[in-house]
Amino acid sequence: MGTTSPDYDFRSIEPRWQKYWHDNRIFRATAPSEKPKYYVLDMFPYPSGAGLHLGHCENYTISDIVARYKRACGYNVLYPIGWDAFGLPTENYAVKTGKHPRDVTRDNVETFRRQLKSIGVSYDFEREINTTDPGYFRWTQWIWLQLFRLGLAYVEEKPVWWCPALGTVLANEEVIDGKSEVGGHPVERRPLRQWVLRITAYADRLLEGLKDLDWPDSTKRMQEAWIGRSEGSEVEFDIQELPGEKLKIFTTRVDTIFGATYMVIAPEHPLVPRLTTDAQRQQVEAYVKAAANKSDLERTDLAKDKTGVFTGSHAINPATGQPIPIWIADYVLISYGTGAIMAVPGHDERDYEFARKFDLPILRVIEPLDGGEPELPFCEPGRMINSGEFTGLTTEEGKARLNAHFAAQGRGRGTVNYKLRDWLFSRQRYWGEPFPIVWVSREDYQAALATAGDAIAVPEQPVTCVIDGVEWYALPMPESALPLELPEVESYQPTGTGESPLAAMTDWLEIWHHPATGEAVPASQPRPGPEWIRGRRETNTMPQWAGSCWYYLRYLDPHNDQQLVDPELLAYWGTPDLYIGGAEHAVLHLLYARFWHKVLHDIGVVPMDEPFKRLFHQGIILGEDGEKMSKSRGNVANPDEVIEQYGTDTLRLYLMFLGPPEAMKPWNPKGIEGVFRFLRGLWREVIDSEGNVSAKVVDGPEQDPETERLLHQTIEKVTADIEHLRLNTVVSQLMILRNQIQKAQTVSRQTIRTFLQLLQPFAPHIANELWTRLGETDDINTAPWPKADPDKLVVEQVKVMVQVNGKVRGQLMVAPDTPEAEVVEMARANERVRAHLDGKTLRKVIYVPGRILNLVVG
RNA sequence: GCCGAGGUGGCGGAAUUGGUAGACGCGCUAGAUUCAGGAUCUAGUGUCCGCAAGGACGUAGGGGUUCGAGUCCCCUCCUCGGCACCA
Repeated sequence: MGTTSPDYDFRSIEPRWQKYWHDNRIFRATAPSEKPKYYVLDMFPYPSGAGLHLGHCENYTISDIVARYKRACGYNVLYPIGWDAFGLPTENYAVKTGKHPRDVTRDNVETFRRQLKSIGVSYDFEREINTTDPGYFRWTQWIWLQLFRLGLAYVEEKPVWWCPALGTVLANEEVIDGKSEVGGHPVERRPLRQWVLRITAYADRLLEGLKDLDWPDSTKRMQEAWIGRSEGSEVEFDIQELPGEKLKIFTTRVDTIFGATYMVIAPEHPLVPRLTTDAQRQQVEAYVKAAANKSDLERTDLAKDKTGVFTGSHAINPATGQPIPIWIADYVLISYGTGAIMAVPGHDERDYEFARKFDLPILRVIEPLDGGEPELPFCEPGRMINSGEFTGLTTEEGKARLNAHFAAQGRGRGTVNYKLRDWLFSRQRYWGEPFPIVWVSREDYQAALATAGDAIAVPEQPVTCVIDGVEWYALPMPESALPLELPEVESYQPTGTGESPLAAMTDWLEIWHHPATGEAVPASQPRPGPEWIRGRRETNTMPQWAGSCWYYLRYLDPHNDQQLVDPELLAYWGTPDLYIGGAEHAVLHLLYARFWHKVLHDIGVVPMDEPFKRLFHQGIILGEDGEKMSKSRGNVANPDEVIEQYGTDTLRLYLMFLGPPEAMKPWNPKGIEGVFRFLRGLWREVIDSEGNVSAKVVDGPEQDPETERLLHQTIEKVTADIEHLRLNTVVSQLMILRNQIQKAQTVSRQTIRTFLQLLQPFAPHIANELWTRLGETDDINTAPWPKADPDKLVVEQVKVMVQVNGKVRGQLMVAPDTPEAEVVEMARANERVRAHLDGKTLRKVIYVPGRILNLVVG
């Protein structure tokens, strides 16, 4: 397989080994196997038209190093790749060019696959998956049917983020500072019928599950904050003007209730119309209307200035019995808690600000535990004052006592709230998974359940919606009818009405539906039989997150058309042992996937309850100027060009050498020379100018003790560093070893062999090539990983630094087990040291064996 | 504003439990080789004083603990990431 070229001709070496690996299926993962398994996974790439960038290269080099290393360590390694190919950019491109998104996707995938192969990653390409493949999204739809059956999917007409430029609705998470995350277009609120997934039902478990994960702390903290668990109390306030009606609020500081001097409800609160008195109606209506038109930006980020309007009504503070005014203000959010609060301006900054602005009374009902009258608002926990029978209790005691007190009255209880919202799970787009449901009338729904029998499973509470005054029922398709494929359409242009292009496909949309088989014929045709019912398909499609929520399971069994994954394969491979991808997915993808995984766990599909045990985020590669790479800045480095000039082994090695894998690091095009010289220098140590194995390489054991010791130190360091993903220092260590080899007169074949094994995960092409040229006959990719021999690591002499009063004054070479007294004598005999001891008394001696001797004098 | 991570030569970055700060690489300087350029090789390269030996200073800034601090503690400044009226 090797060549006879005298030069380090990476342009011929690299493609040749890539072809060899492919033709001989070297990296195919097979199961079952006697070997222990190791599953390393990259985050699902979106095959964009732009192709691979350096960030991809860094990500995949890290995982490839781990995969190759683990293989050499004797593991059966599963290292797959696939395509998260539904989504907006492809559809937008299709809209622009008139090409079918399917064709755009296919072209992009081809580009990506070719580029991936050109960086030499050892994926098992036979397990490639694609979310847009009906054989794949059939199971995405299957999972959705389970969510539906479990009552975890529902439909709601609610104000959502509508982006006019993208012609679609966005999830909360896709809106950043009032602009779309993709493209930065302005967004507005608009009510639309939406599918929503009840992720909040899993809030507690998603929070709990974080504890045992080997994830970056920052990511765990972000998820924790996103879930935002908050313990507090719900309390119902009577309304003076509306006897019998209650206003329910949520507070985390029920101990401050004696200081509640007014109430605030969100502009969208359902009680607004009834609370509003005639005198206030004009003002209130104007305010509510204005709030509805405000963008998120205006309402939160920029306008910290409090606004609000008095409704004219009053609540009765249940603690004091006093009437307090009810205001409307948009600093209270309808989507959190109950959409209403009791305002305690003395002990809450926001309420304080509002009270000052509108001249509402401010009371002091909490004092610090150590007394005093701090400036208001005082928001720390403390001791209750001016609080009737509760005066004197601490915040903690007060909360418990008041919860019990209000519970006894039937007007309150302790409760928990989450910032986490249910997951908006629909897009008004073409290029996504269709929902496998049919909208039918109430009567047909009942009839269909009878007809279909066990073929379909529905939630206890039917999912319904009202379109143009007509009520519709969501009837699931039978699992046997999956996948529900996308119809061919003329145009992918968004309708702009909030409906997807699918809404224009009348024959696909309006159908006669058979509930038990899932068959359909266009409604324009005659009804095929009595059990067929009139239905309308769902025009929304699923968001891009859907396909990436469970793909790590499909790699275990990518071609199975009977089930999502064979349980035996699942038992063997399990979930990924290491998951590598960018920190930008810290909350969204990683939270959604955990949610789906827990649902799959609950219905017995997967035995483990978390998908990603160990997570690693690679850092971003910045441009030369230290700024984020972007076309507009003109600081983008193109991997193809680097590979053309230096080869992919050099690129891979340099990406690792740049700095810690998790750190943000600037790309420096000059530095790559050093890494290239390293590889070429290695080549020249092994191959002479005739193209033969260099005469410097000799048979037999290593003769040079210094080289031998360094070799074993290197084995030790490289192994430990790969395990901990400290890949930058691995490269340094290999350079140190090569420098030593270069200095030596001769080097043993065995030393070179081991060196190549250590290098192989990082620079596999040159390692394979030199290995072969050396005449090695076994496979470097699976040859057992070298082990450091502890006997070879021992040194006869160690360097001990001698300090006087903490300052280095000399050094000694001593045997490691030299007694302290002897070392001290040697130090005193040292001329330089003596100069600093003369005329002074030795007060203390600190000796760290083999490291340092500190003589304290005075 | 809140939470978190970080600040080490001209540059990217190394530094077990506190124990030679600056490994490795880039760049730079000098020399060798070369018609030249490039490439390669050798030596040097934290700052300051000094011919040198040697010494002083030095890990954002200030204070502290310690025989000894890049590393531990307190304060300040700066950079980056996340959250941002969640009651």
